[in-house]
Amino acid sequence: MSESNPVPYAESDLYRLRHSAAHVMAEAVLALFPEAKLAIGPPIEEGFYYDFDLGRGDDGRPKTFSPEDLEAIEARMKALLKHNAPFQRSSKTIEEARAFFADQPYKLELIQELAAGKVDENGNPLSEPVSEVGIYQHRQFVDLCRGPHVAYTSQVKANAVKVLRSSGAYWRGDEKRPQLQRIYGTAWPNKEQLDEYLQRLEEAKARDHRRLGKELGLFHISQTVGTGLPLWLPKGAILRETLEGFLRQAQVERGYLPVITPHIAKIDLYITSGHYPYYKDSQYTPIDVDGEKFMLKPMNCPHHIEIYKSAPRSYRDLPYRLAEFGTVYRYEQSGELTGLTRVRGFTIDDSHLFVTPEQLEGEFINVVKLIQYIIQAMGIHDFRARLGTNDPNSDKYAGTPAMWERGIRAIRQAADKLGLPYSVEEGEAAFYGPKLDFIARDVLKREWQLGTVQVDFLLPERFDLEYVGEDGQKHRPVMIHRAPFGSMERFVGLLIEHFNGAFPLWLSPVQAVLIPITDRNVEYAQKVAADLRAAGLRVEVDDSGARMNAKIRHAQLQKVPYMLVVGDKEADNQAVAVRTRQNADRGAVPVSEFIGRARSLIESKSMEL
RNA sequence: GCCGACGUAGCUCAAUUGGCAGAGCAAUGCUCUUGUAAAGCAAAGGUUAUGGGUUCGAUUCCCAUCGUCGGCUCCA
Repeated sequence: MSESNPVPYAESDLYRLRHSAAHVMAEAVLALFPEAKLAIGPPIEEGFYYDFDLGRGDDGRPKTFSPEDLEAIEARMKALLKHNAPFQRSSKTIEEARAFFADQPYKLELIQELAAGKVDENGNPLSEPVSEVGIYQHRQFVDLCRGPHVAYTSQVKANAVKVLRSSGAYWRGDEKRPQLQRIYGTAWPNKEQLDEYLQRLEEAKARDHRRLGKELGLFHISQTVGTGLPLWLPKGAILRETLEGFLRQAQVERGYLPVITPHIAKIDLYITSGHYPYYKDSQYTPIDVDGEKFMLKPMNCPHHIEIYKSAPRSYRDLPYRLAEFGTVYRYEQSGELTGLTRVRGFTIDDSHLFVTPEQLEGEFINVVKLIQYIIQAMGIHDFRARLGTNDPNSDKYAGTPAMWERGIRAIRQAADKLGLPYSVEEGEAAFYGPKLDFIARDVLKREWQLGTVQVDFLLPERFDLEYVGEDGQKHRPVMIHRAPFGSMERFVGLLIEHFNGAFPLWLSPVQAVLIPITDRNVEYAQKVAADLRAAGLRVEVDDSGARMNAKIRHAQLQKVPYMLVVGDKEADNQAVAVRTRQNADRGAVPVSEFIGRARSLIESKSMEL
C-alpha cells in the first residue's frame, strides 16, 4: 500500500535530485568515454538511468560498459560531486539546438520530435509542437532537458548515490532500433536513506518466490523437462489445488459450468479464430501427423466456442458461462522467462461467457466483482486496474472501429458503476477486444498482469455464433473472456511473495506439525495426527531423530502455522501444546478444542492463527 | 531474441599468478530421550552445466551450445 502523497513524484524534490544525479552521471561517463553519444536519462521510481551509445569496437560489435567501467563511473561521479556547480537553465530555438547538438544524433532525433509535437525528452506524448527547447548546464555538461533540477550539484550527496548496473536497452524501446547501453543508478537525500533502500533490496531478495519456492518445496524447474515448464511439488500442488477449489466454489455459486478440453488441436481452429497470426511467433512448432498439423493450444477460447456451437442456443441459455482451468503453451523468448511469473506452459483459470448485448454490462460487472472478491480474499491491496485499448495506428488489432468503441464504452460504464479507478493505456488490448486488467507487483516492483476481463465482439463474428432470441430471430452473442487469477503459475508466484511464504491457515500446504518430545511420544503424535486429518486438517508428524528444539526451528523455517508439541503430559490429557509460527506459546489445549479453532479459521479464510 | 554477469555436492559457498576439488547445512547410520528457534560422533556425497580446443597438466585460459540472473523487447 502506498501512502497518499500530496506532491506527485514528478514534482517532488526527490525527482529533481535524481534527475540531477543522472546529469552528473552522464558528465562522468563523458569524462571517461568522450566518444559516447547521449540518449535520454530520466528519473525512475527508485532512482534514475541514462542511456548511451558507445559506438562499435574493433570487432564491429557495440561497445559495452564492463563492471570495472561502472566502478570507475561511480568513483568519477562522486569526485565530481565534491566540486559544487550550479545547474543553469536556458532555452534555445529549434535551429540553435540542432546546431548545438549536431554531433549528438539521438538528441537531434528528440529535437525533431519536439518540433513535430510528437514526444517529449522522456518519450512521453506531446500535445503540441514546441518552438523552443529547454537546456540545462552544469560545468561543461549541457543537456537537452526540460528539468527541473536542483539548484546546485552539492545538493546531490556523494555518499547517497550509487551506480547499480548496466544493461542493453533499445533506443525508443524498439527492438529494430540500435541497442544502447543503459546505466541504472539511484540517489537519495542522504546516506541513511540510501542504505535503507539497499537493505530493502536485500530483504526483497529473501522473499523472492523463486527462492521461497525452493526453500519451502513448492515447485521445481528441471532443465531436463524443459525451461519455463515448472513442476509442482506436493506442497505447491496442495496450495494450487486449494486456490482452484476456492475459485471453483465461487464459480458454482455464480452459475458457471465446468468444461474440459484437450491440450492440442488442429491448426485450422486457430486460423479460423484469427489467433494463429498473433501467436505463431510464440508457438511450439506444430506437430505434423499424417499430413495434418496440430498445435499445442496457446489459448482456450476457440475450444469453448466449439462447445457453444455444439448445439443450437436460445436466449434462455444465456448467459452461458463455460469455465476451465485450461493449460496453454506459448514459446516465450528465452530471455523473458522468470520463475513462475513467466513460463511456457501455464494454466489459465479461464472462462468464456456468451451473453446477449443487453446482458453485457451486468455480466461484466459481475465478473469484476468476482475478481475483486478473489483478490480481497487474499488480502492483496497493492494492485491497480488498467483499461487496455487498441492502438488505431497499429495493425495488431482486428475488428471494426464500432466494435472497439462499443467494447470500450461497456468497460468504462461498468467500471464507473463500480467506482473502480483505472488507467487507460493504448495498445494494451487483446487483438480481439479491449480489456480491464488487474495488475500487481512482485518484490522487485516489476508489474505483472493478474486478473483480466475482456469484451469480444469479434470472435462471435469469426465463428458465426448465434442464438435464437425471444423474437424467434437469430442474433449474435457477445463474448466475455475472463481469468480472475490470470494464471495459476503467476498468481501463486505473486502470492508466495505477498505472504512471504507464510500463507494463511487455509492455504498452508502443511497446517500443523506434530512434534513429539521423545521417541515414546511418537505413537501419541501419530494418533493425534490421524484425528486431525480426519477433521480435514493437513498435518505432518516430525518423527526425525532431531531434538525438539531443532524440530521447532525446522517447522518455523518452513513457516508452518502451528507446531503442536506433545510429551507425556499432553498424552495423559488428550492435549497438544500449541505454538504458532509467530513464536506464541499458547500452552496445552485439548485436541478437540484445537480442531474446532483451526476449522473455524479455515472456514472463514482468516489471516489469523 | 538482444546486451551484460554468472554456472563447483540436494542447498549456501570456498579453492594464490593453470598444479591431487574443500566447508557448513540437509540427507544416511550410531549414541543421547530431550519441554518451545540448531545435541554429539561416524561414514557418505563431484566426469567442476555440456561439447570441443590450448597445455606436461584446466574448476581456472579460448570457442561453441544449454541454462540461470539483471535489464531491453514481449506477455497470463
